[in-house]
Amino acid sequence: MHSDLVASRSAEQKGSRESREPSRESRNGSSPQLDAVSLAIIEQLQEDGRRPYAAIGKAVGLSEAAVRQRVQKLLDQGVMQIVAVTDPLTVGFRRQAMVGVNVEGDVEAVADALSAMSECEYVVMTAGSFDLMVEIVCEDDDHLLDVINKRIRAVPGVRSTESFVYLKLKKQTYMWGTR
Amino acid sequence: MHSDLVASRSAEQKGSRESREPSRESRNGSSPQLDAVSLAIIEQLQEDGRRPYAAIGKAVGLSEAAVRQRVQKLLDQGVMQIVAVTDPLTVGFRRQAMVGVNVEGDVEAVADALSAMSECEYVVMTAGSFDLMVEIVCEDDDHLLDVINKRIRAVPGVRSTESFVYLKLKKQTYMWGTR
DNA sequence: CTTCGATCGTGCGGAATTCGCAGGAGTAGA
DNA sequence: TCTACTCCTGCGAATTCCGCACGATCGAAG
Repeated sequence: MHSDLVASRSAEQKGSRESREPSRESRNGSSPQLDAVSLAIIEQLQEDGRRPYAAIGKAVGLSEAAVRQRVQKLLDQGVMQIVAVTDPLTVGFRRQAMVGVNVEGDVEAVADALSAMSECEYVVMTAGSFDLMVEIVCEDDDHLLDVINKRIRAVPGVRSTESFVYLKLKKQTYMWGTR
Repeated sequence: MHSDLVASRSAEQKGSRESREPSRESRNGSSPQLDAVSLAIIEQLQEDGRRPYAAIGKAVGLSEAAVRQRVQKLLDQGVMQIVAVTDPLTVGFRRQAMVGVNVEGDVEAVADALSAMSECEYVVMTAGSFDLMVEIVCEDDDHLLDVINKRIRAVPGVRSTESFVYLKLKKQTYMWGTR
């Protein structure tokens, strides 16, 4: 996973002549630290995952090589991935659903078991009337039925499920930080 | 919908002789009917969004130029986007939630209204005990509270909402087709 | 049957990008 | 001060991207 913090590297390398505010980048108190420059790089790549390193460098004030090294590290650490995303409905997967799951016992163990299923593309532990929310992608109704009723409910600890079959995907964005 | 942000990147500035705008017909509802080769290309880019066209060409049995033209078309049509995706928690957004929404009246109108909000990164119409499922990304608790109680419930047609605050993201995949 | 017109693939240079590596500068600890 | 690290920069060389011209295929119209 990406939880390795790697000894807080965010010391804000002051380049040569530019004086960027060193006091700005630590707004989040959580463990994995990203400085403002890495955030800006991610932002660029959220707009276009294939944007050249030199263009990113101009936007964030870094050389091409520096951007390339930072991107590589972000990928290696698992902080981000650069991938093609699609609307599954246009790619041949005709049934999608969000499934709310109630668990007795170890929630995380159930989450791990569900994560191991290839049809589950999104697994998150939640607070509220569900313990887990799972998004599943299937090829057709039979497949969907099989996954929900046979596979998910067969996982030890799953008490009950409630399904929300997707009718239409209205929005899908990956541009947090761009606001 | 989501296609407009990506398509605008390089479509306009090339048009050498016949700059016609096919992006208009990319309204969803019409399946662009992807063949096996385009599917294979998408699959390659789901593994690595920056993979060179030549390498993809070798994998799918096409020339570099053909791959490039197909990828450009897929982007223009909004079938796929090539972007960086992250776990928002590591990028400074500390509160995420899935919100189930019940609607009276025009569900799609409500969906459009919610899609216009930048905090809503994922909006889908569903069958089941919710009419809409909305994933929202916020910076902190105050922001989350504001979005749910003030903004979402203020949308005309929203009858009720139920929130599921994210505790931990366990899985996030973009590799349908790779199985 | 022939001819447009549109779509799709290939090949090819030139420009742009990526890649690897050798420094230099700042920082922390012994 | 010296060493060990980290991070950035600069610079060739290899690779990749990009525009463009041309050929093949297919369906519809003449």
